[in-house]
Amino acid sequence: MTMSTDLPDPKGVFVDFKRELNPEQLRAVEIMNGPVLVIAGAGSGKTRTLVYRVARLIQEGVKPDKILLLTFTRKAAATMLARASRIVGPQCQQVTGGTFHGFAHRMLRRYGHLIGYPNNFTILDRTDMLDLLYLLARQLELTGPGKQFPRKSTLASIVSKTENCGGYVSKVIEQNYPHLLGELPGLEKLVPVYRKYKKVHALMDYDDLLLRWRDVLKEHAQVRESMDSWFQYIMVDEYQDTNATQAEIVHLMACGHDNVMVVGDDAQSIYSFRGANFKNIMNFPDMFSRTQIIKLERNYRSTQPNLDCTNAIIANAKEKFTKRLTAQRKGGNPPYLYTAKDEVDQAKFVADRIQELLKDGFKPSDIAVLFRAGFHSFHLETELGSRGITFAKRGGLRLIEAAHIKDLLSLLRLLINPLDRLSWGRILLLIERLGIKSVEKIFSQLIKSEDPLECLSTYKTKAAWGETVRGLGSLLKRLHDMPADLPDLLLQLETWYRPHLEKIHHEDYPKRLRELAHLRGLSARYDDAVSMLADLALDPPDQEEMEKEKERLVLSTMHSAKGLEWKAVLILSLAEGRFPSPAASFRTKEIEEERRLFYVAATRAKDFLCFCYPAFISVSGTGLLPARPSRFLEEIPSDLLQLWKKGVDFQGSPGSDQTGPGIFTPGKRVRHPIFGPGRVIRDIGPKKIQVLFDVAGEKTLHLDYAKLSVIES
DNA sequence: TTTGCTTATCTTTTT
DNA sequence: GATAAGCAAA
Repeated sequence: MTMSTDLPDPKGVFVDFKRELNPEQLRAVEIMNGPVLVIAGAGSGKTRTLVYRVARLIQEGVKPDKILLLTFTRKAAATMLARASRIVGPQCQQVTGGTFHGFAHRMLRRYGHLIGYPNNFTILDRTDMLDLLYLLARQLELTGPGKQFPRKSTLASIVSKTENCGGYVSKVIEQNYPHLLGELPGLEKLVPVYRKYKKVHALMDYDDLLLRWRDVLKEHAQVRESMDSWFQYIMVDEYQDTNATQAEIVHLMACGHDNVMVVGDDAQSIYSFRGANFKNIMNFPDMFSRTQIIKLERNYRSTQPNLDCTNAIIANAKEKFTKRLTAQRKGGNPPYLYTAKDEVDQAKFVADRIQELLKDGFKPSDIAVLFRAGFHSFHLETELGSRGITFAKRGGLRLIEAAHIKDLLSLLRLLINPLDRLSWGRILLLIERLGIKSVEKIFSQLIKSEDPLECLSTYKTKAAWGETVRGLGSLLKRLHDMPADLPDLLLQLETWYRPHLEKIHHEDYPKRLRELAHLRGLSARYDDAVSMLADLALDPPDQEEMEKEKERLVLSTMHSAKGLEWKAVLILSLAEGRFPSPAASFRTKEIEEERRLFYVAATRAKDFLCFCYPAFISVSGTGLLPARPSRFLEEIPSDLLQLWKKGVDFQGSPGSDQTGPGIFTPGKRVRHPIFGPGRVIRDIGPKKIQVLFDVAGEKTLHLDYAKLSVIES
């Protein structure tokens, strides 16, 4: 299977493309010129098609460095190129592959000077953006006593939407945040100030990377020309999750040859909150005339019953999608539905299933548990921990956003740019009895100085913190003048930071120290601090070591599960109030996206698929509340699901076989052998009641025939 | 000017 | 359950 590294010529390697691919995939792989749109359903061999396309191009003699492969994560590109290498040879590794943002960053380091950016600009990650916006809002006195100003994250969304939609704050507010119309004047002041601040201080947020790269391409014909002779073949994966700017970039980069292939699934568009527009994929043929459209509609991943169920989920979507999948695999069982008492019971159930699957010969890496939001897995994490099952968690909190990591990186940033207002704020506020006013004072001194670090090391003040501040100044000055290698540099910064860490996080500082050490280990891979900071912002490393993660059970948000597959998938907390996310509950557009998200999650499963629904969820403040099953679960016809049958312990459980008149009063939770759990709505006539079942809906039951039992709660 | 205490207000998803 | 704003006191 593995090719030796000294293959003379890729043309010499025999690959039977016809055998490896179905006719549609083969067509996509064989088209050598012009624009191609591949509409690929879930599990239709999309990745395989791209891998073979790369292999084919190289076999045809296209130079690997003339190929650009843009994917959603850097990992995805690396995996694809590794697979292509195994088919036609190691030269595939020279293909340029990565994310849009990463690629734009590289290009801007090279061409950014054309639009007035130095090549060592700093990337603002999400938290940096929030902090900066807040700082500027404060300086403009938009916030303060008695003033209601949008929360940080709302602020960031407004600014981001404004920049991505033509620059009109008023339009964004009217359309998306009508309740903030009162703040419009302030916001209209803030946006240009933010824009200017970034330019003056050489900062770029995530939107800027794409927008500014677009500007360079648009305004500088010579860059465009060097691009299209540089990359003769461009491929974009997950095209349904790109935004208008990305589409424009693709168009500009390919305008000399139109050899563009985009691949995506309109039913799996789940990133509109980030500005992605799934209409992009439909508009592709308008952007490139002569587009050839190929649909991949055979599903190789899932068994027929799983596919029937996922087809039913997406069939209810308001937008009509472009294709209908048919299964290539036979056999299998319908997905299971388990109704748990509450989230603790749900965690126990999932842990039981995992242990059972492992006993049946599944590897830990064959199994994944998916959920809507990071904190939904809380109970499960404790349960797995107590049973000694290790797992890798994807999504949710990021290492890079943790306070202690940000603190240390801020120190590093100050070495690169001693006038970084945000980093000074972060660091100086750590010092005892030094507050926001003093930071302003110090910073105004630094900005006037020729050598800010020197200035800080001789800073004059009567305050008690003077010595600490001067010490910091001379440490940074020394490190600045005598550059060490990165791990050593970080160690010295850490030595200064450590007392503050221990004081602020006295509860869990050992854990945080370990993470700092981990960061130091990571830093050995980089040549300089600038590229390390950029890389950490664009491609945040997982908390676990990569090697071990490959063999582990995965807990993941539904978003982070995109593009992956497992033999067994369990989906947690499919209850109203959890899924769809309550934040999305009122807008139909967002509900439709939640539905697509459910579709994405359910289509990750190859063989075993199980939905879990807790009858009670805990809500902040109020405590335990009864919850209805998710509306998306209710939409699935009941014959496409099977209820999970509890074993012996269910039949023997006390109280479950109580029957008789009078006990089925309205409001009681009951269980029916076929319809599962439900709630009695009303009594109608002698021995007849109406029950609203969680899954099957409303039914009228005759108590003489129906084998109902009361569920104890 | 800084800090500590109280209270209210949400809690998505991510390059 | 964290985070931020408001207020009083050191």
